[in-house]
Amino acid sequence: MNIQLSVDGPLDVAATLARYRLWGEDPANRVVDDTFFRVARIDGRLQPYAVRWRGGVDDMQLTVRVPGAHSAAVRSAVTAEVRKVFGLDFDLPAFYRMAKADPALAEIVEELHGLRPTLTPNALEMLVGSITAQQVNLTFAFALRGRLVRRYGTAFPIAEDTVYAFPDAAALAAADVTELRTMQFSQRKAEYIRDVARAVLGGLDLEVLAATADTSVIERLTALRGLGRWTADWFLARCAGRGDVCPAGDLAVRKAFDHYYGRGRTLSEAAIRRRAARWGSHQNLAIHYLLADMRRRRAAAGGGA
DNA sequence: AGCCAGGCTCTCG
DNA sequence: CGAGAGCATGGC
Repeated sequence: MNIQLSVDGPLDVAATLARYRLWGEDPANRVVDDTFFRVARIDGRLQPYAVRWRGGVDDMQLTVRVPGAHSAAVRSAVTAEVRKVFGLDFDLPAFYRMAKADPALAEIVEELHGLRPTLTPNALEMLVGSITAQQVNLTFAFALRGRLVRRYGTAFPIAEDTVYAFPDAAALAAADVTELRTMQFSQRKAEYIRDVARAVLGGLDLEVLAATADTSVIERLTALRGLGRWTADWFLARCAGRGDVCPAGDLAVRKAFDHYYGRGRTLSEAAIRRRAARWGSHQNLAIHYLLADMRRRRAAAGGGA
């Protein structure tokens, strides 16, 4: 089965998908040459798919190949995944109109035209990824997560390569903390991951939770051991796709606000939230652009990751 | 060698 | 409550 998707507004595929390789390999989200590979989990069944693209940034067409599938249910599930992965539901034209009035963003959106945030279609995958990324540098976090995916996920061969279905809650709930430690997870992180998976097995429906009010999501997630406000904010931003979210506690976000809006001073978390609130429903996008531009500037300056 | 990395929990005033 | 220590490990 093939699915054609046209994009509403600009899309720079290379810039958007760069997140999947900036800090290392993501075995669950493979970008090989001009194709993106992933495995959807639909009613417990695993369905691999491949996405290719053609056209310019302002006229992009996506083609999704779903081998062996015919049903309308699979079509709609895979379509929903691809829309998240490529950030197709963000209103870039509206964001750009607003950004023109912002001293820092006005220039940034010119440079990064077509960049979209990638949303994680799988809520458990998002939370586990956040836990691995707590406090440590992202290169190490990617290595950790990659080991976990290869160990507990399900492998699917693709052209000269492999894509993994992210492990389900049962696999992670049964994971041996000792084994996770040999992959260099800390004792705490190993427990957090196992316990979140157990909570899901115990009836916590993360997909349902992701559709509830922000305050409810934050309250429910931070009630779980190992998940704090930072994790809840990024879950809202990069999984639920909320526009009006600001992960103000994030180290990179704080640096970005200090750089673009601090005038030589360090902004408090509350000050960052107030500043971001001016962007209303475009906060998620604005922050995504600030972070991407910080990386771009650092790369241009000749620095490392 | 030592400090930092896109935090979180726990304890103690 | 708000501040501060402890956590574990790789990279520079």
